[in-house]
Amino acid sequence: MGERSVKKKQLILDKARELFVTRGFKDVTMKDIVEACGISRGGLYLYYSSTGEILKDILAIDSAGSDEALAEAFRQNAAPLKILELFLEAQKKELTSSKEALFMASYELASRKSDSESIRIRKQFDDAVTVLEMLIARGVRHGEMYSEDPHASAANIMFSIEGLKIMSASCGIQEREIDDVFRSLYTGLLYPEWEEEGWTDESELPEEEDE
Amino acid sequence: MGERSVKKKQLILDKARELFVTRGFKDVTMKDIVEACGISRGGLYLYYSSTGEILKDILAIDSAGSDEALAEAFRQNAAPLKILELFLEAQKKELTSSKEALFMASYELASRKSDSESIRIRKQFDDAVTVLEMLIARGVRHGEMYSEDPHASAANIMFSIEGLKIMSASCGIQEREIDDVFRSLYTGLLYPEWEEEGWTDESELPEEEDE
Amino acid sequence: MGERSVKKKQLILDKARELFVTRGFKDVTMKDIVEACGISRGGLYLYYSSTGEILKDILAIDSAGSDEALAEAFRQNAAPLKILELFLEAQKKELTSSKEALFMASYELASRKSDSESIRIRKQFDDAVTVLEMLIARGVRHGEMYSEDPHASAANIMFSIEGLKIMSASCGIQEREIDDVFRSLYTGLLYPEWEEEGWTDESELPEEEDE
Amino acid sequence: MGERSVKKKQLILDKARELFVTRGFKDVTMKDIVEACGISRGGLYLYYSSTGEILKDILAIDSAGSDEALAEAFRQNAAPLKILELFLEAQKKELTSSKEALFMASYELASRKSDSESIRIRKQFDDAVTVLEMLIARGVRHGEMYSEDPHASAANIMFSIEGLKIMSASCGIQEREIDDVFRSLYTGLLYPEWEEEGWTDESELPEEEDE
DNA sequence: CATGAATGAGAGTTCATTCAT
DNA sequence: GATGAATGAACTCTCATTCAT
Repeated sequence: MGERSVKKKQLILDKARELFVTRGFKDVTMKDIVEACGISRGGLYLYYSSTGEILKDILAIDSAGSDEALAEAFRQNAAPLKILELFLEAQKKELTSSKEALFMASYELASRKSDSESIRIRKQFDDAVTVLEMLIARGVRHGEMYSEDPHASAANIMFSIEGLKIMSASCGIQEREIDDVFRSLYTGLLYPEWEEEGWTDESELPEEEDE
Repeated sequence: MGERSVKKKQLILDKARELFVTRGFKDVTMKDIVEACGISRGGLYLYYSSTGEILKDILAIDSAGSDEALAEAFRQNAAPLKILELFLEAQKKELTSSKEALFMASYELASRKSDSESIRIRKQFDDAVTVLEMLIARGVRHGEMYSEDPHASAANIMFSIEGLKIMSASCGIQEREIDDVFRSLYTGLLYPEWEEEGWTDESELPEEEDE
Repeated sequence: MGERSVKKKQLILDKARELFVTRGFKDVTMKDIVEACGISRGGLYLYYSSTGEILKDILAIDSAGSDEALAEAFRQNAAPLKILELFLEAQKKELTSSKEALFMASYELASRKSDSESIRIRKQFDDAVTVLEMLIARGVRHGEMYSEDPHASAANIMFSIEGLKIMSASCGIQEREIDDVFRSLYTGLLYPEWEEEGWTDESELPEEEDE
Repeated sequence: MGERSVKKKQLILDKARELFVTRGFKDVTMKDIVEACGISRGGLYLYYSSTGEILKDILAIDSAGSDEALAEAFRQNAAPLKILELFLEAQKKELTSSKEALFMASYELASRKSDSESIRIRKQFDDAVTVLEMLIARGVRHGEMYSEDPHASAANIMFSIEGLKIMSASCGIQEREIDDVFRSLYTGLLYPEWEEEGWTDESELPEEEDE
C-alpha cells in the first residue's frame, strides 16, 4: 500500500469518525462513508469491507497509548494523590471533548454479541482498574489515602466514569456533573479530617425540607 | 380500544421486548416484530408506526413506579442506611436479571439526538439523584452517614450504577463486580470508624510489589 | 397464497422461461425477470429468492409426466417398434420446438456441482434408458427387433438424443440431422434383411473419392 | 511479442483453463483469472480483454490437431475397423480425463448466440462426421462393415459422443456407460453374423417379466 | 510492459409503508 | 379491525475497465 493509499485510508478514518461520533455505530452505512469521503462506491471496499472494521480501526488507534501517561506516572513513583489527579483530569478532558467522543458507537459495536470489541473494552477497563488499584494501595501504604478495599474503590471509580460516558453519549451531561463525581471520588479516598485541595467546586448542598 | 385490541397490543409489547433485549434497538425491525408476533404487517401499523414508538411504550411501562418503593420508604421515614440498602439491593436485582435488561436498547434510543427518550432517561436519573441526595442529607443529619457533599455522593452512586448497566450490556459483568462497587459506595457513606454490616464480601486485596 | 398470487407466480414462471430459453441459466438475473414481468424488485422475492429456484420450478413442471405417453404405451403392450416410433417422434417434436427448449439452461443449472438438478436430469435419463431397454428386450423376444445388448442399445439411443439436445442448444441443428440419427437408431434395431418403413428420408450418400 | 510475454500468456491460459474446467465459462471472471495468475488487473488486459477471448484461445489450441491422428490413419489406408477402434479409444480417453474437460465451458461459450465459438464447434463436429462417413463407406466397400446409410451412421456416432460429453459435464457418467455406448456403436457397424472383437464387455441383459 | 488504485454501473437483497380486499 | 401482496427506496457488494505512474 503506497503513500497515496495511506492518505486515503486516513481520509476514510477521519470522515468515518465524524459520522460515528454523530450517529453512533449502527446508523452509519458504507454508503454514508463513501459519500462523506467523496470517493467511489467500490473504492471504499479496497480498504475496508464493513463499518465494523472501520470503527475497530479507529478505536484501536484511539486507545493506543491512551492510559500511557497514567502508567508512566505510576512507574515514576509520583505521589499517588497527584497521579490520581492527573488521571481524573485526563478523563475529564476526554469526557468534555464530546465532539470527538465515540462512546456510543463503541458500546454499540461491543454489544454485538459475537464481536471482539467487547473484549477490547473489557480489557481496557480491567487494565485501568488494576492500575488504579495498585495506585490506591500504594497511597494507603504511604498514608496519603484511605481505602478499606482498594480494588473496590478502583472499580467504583471506573464504573462511575463509564456511567459518565454513557450518560454523556445518550443524554448529555454538564461539566459540573463531572466535577461533582470526580470530587466525590477523590474525597472518598482522603482521610476525613484532611482538608483536600485537589478537587473542589462551589456546589451548594440543597436544603432538604423534610420533617 | 376494545379488549381484543388491548390483548394484541400487549402481545406486541411482549414480543418486541424480547427482541429489544436480545438485539438492542437499532437491529430490530418492524418486520422482526411482525414475525415474532405472528400478526400481519399491516396489523402492526394499527398500533404502532415505528420501532421507536414501541420501545418508548415498553420503557415507559417499565419505569412507571420503578423507584416507587424507594420513594415510599423515604416518605415513611425509615432509617436512611436501611433505605440505601434496599435501594442498592433493588438495583442489583435489576442488573442481574440481564435477561430482561433493555439497557442497551434504551441508550440507543436515547442517543438519537432528536429523541425524547433521552429526556426521559435524564429525568429518571435526576429524580433518583434528588431522592438519594435527600436521603443522604437526612442520614448525615441523623448522624448515620458521613458525606461532605450529599449531592455529589448521590450523583456518584447513580453514575456508578449507569456504568454497571452499560458495561453489563456491552461486555457483561459478574455479580462480584456489582457487590464490590455497591459495598464501596455504601462504605463511603459510613464514618470510617464504624463497622458496617450491610455490604461485605470476601474479596482479598492483591499485594503490590513496588518498592 | 390466494388466487392473485397463483396468477403472479405463473406470470413469473412464463416470463422467466422465455428468458432462460433465450439466454440459458447463468445470464438471467433476478432483475431481468423483474423487468420482464413488469413487477417490483421486492415483489419477485415474495415468490422466489433466486433464479435457480425459478428454473427448478419450471423444469419440474416440464418434466412432470413428460415420458408418460411412452410408459403408457408400453404398459398397454403396443407393438415395440410402434412404441419406439412414437417415442422418437415425441423426442423429435421436443427437439424441433427449440423456441421452448430449456436444454442449455438445464445443463448449466446441473453443472453447478452441488445442485440437485443434476440428480433430476440423471434420474430422468436413467428412467428413460430403463424403459427403452425393456422395450427393446420385448421387441427382441417378439422377433420384431434385433439387439445383442438391449441395455447398450437403449443407452445409445438416449445419449444420441442428449447429443442432439446440446448441439441444438449450442450450435443449432437441422431437422434433417434429427431424422438421420433417428433413422439410424431405428434401423439399427431391425434385422438387416427387413425393409424398414418407419424412418426414411431422402438423404443421399456423398460419394467418396478415395483410391 | 517477446519471450517473457509468451510465458505470461501461457501462464494465463494454464490458470484460466483450470478455472474453466472447474466452473464452466460464465462463472469465471477476469478477476478470478488475475488472482489465479498472481498478476495485475491491468496486466491481464494487455493480453486478453475478456474471458471469452481467453477461452476461445484455449479451445483453439486444444482442437488444433485433435483429430489429426484419425485423419492420418485414414489417409494411410489402415483397415477401417481398426481406425474406428482407434477413434473410439481416443474419444474415450478424452471423456474419462474429465479433470481436464472443458465441455461445459465450451458449450456455454457456444450458446451465446452471437459467438463464433458455435461455428467452431459445428465445424469440428461436421468434419468429424465427414471423416467417419468416408471411413464407414470405405468399410462397406471393403466388406468389413455394414451400413445402409454411412452418413447417418457417422452422425449417430458423433451425437452419441456429444451426449456422453454433456452428460459427463452436467451429471457425471461412469466408464461402463462409455463402453456400453461405444460397443453398441461399433457392433452396429458389423455384419450381425460376424464375431466382433474390439468392443465387448461383460454386461448382462436384465430379464424383463412381461407376458 | 506492468501495476494496482480508482471508478461506476449494476446485481442482490431487505424493509418500511401503503392499500385493496 | 385485519390481512398480506405490492411497491420502491436504500444498502451491500462485486467487477469490468481505465489510467496515472
